[in-house]
Amino acid sequence: MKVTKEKSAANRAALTQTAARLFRERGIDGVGVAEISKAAGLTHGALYAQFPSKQALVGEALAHGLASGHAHMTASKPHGAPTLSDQLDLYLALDHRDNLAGGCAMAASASEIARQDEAVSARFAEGFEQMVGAVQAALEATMPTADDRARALTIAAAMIGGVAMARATAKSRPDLSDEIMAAVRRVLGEVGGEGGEPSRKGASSAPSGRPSKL
Amino acid sequence: MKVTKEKSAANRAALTQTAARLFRERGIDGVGVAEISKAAGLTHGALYAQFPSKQALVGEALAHGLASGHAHMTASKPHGAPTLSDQLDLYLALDHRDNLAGGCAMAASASEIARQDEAVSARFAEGFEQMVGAVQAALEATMPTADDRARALTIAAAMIGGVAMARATAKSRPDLSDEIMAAVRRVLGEVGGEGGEPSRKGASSAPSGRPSKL
DNA sequence: TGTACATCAGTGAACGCGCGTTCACTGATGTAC
DNA sequence: TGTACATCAGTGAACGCGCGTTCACTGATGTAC
Repeated sequence: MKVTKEKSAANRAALTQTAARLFRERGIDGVGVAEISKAAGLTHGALYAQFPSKQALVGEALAHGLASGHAHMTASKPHGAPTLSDQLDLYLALDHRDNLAGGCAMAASASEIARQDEAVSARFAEGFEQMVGAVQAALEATMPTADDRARALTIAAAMIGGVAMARATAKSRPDLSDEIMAAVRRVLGEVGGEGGEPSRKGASSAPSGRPSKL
Repeated sequence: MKVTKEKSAANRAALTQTAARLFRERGIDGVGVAEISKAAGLTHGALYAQFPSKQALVGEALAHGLASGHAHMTASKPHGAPTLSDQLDLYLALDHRDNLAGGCAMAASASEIARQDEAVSARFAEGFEQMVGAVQAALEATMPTADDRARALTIAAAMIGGVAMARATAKSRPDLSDEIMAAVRRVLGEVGGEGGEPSRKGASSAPSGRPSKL
């Protein structure tokens, strides 16, 4: 039974969004096309009318997940771009760690992407560049150096790695998991120049020559 | 047909090592018990004589992979503990990025561990603590501050995240992948106090008040 | 605007295949005498 | 040390199940007249 173009587009969107959520929640290999279709209110045949293969759906779902993640991040500050502190507070929040289904697709799928095809890798790279760009913009706005790009790449990798590590340890070592979140939040803030003006509650017992390192 | 205790132990070790390699290479959900058994020169029945379930094998394989990774790291400097520079050079090497099967199990499986059971999480947490301990020891040896533990946690998360990001982007954006590896290597060295005495080719155009930030 | 019909999104049965796990059986090992 | 036998690591067939994908079919949509 044919369906309106609008309905068809809505079905496609439902498949993409449902897939994005389920992939984050249970992994790409951990969810089948039947379950995705059913959760989107369709049969698996309909999925193959919209996408040539599961792999194609993976690519679309990842792109959707990354775009919405970016939107969520930049929309946090309605007026003006978010500062690095805003970004770190949002990303390295316990809410984010505990929300696998609704969180960042890069943190949820980091190690699985290396095993997907080139198209999926390209989607991932786009999303990562977007995140790095946002971090770099924040760095340039408050504490520019010649190294902003390299620092932004490192901060982004550490944010994603931090959330992934905190999630991996959460089931057995909630204390360690919390500690990872807090440490990464604070140290990355310092790498990005945080603590210079506003609070400066830094552990200033540095026996080294330099004053507030790290 | 029964088999000597030695042979049985060797078979168990072969299963564990083969599983560790295959899990890193293709993911935990991406390899089945039949393939693991066959690659170890046994049938799947033998696997169930050694392990009660695939999940139990996952735990053992992870523990083995993490232990051997740690050994590889610390053995790099036969005399004396490796410095942070040694660790970063080894971990953030292109060889490591391109060697999924032989590399660090945490980078290879980061996002998959969150979906395994508590026993696997505990194994992972042990491995992560070991890595953090090694980084912290290096920090304390060369540039101690009150924050060594937090810095070590962040550096470890960034190392793992950096390799995972570089791998995820490698298929579509080799340039970006290389850039991530180089940036994370350099910036983490600076976070750890590198560049203070030896080379100091730092980008020193910092308009901020502090001298050599990050 | 009203009618005839081609299109094609969606259905649901079926495909071969590999999954994790169970189980009756084998036969060399290692123990008890 | 030599013999009898219980143990149990490993074999291979079989279990039900879910996987990704194909395909003949349906029937409302949307187009052509």
